[in-house]
Amino acid sequence: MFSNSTKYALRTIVHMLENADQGKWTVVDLAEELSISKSYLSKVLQQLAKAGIISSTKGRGGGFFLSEEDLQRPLIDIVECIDGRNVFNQCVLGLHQCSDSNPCALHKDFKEFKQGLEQTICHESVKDLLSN
Amino acid sequence: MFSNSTKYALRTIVHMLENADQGKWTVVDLAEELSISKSYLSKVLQQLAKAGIISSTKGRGGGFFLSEEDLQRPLIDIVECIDGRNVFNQCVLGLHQCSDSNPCALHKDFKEFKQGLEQTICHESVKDLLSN
DNA sequence: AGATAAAAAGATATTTATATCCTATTTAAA
DNA sequence: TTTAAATAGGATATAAATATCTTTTTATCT
Repeated sequence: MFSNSTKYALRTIVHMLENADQGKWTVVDLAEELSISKSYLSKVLQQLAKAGIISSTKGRGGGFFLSEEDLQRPLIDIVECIDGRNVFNQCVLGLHQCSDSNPCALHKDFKEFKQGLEQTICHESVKDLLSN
Repeated sequence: MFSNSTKYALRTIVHMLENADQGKWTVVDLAEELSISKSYLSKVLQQLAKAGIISSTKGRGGGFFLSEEDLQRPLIDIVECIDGRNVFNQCVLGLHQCSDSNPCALHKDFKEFKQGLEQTICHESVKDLLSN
């Protein structure tokens, strides 16, 4: 469903949220706590930071963190930032022309699920994850 | 969601079903009709034939076809044959330990969708696709 | 029997996704 | 003002998925 990078992104953000008291993390810490390669996670976090989905400060004493604004973001932003928006809109059979008016054989079966998932991801914010 | 190979498999079977009057196809014909690389499709069809999901006869005049039995098969068999069964059971965040008793932050949100999809794919047979 | 047409199978190539390495830049603390 | 700790970014390496090529086996037709 999601790429590795997106999974890492989500897991990292969940981790930060669940340990919010820590306030700020270095990539080294996060990589260790989450058992993800430091270099690779670094790339993912850069991408998120660049897109304004998580926050960071450079230099000594710096690190990554979630601002109050970051917590409000819907989960779709994280997914979209890395995998692009249309993970949820693609035809199950990989057909380009597949649509409501020109459906593939499985279109009907999958449509409601895809929409449901998209809805969930769009409506739920990072902060909401805590209550789950 | 599904790998390319599985998508090709599904598309090919749908195609055969929708043109059932043709009865039998060579890989060359199928590849052309579906705009898929002949060599690659050949591998996919071999895999399906080996698993008994589609039928084939070798030699001159041979080809691939769907037997009456093949038509009864649930779609999950096709998916399982190529991508393995647990496409539907994997944790969205890629966590191994994720389960009902030890859920990840997104487990609840995704569970019903995954189950729903699996149900659909398990209950619907190849033949059923025609009525869609 | 020999030629031909087809699937089957094995080996290899290409592309994309994933991961790592190395250097530059920024910034706070010493 | 120097130094160390951190993110940022470019370049490269590895692995996995996707695709292609070549040979072998099998069946049918002439």
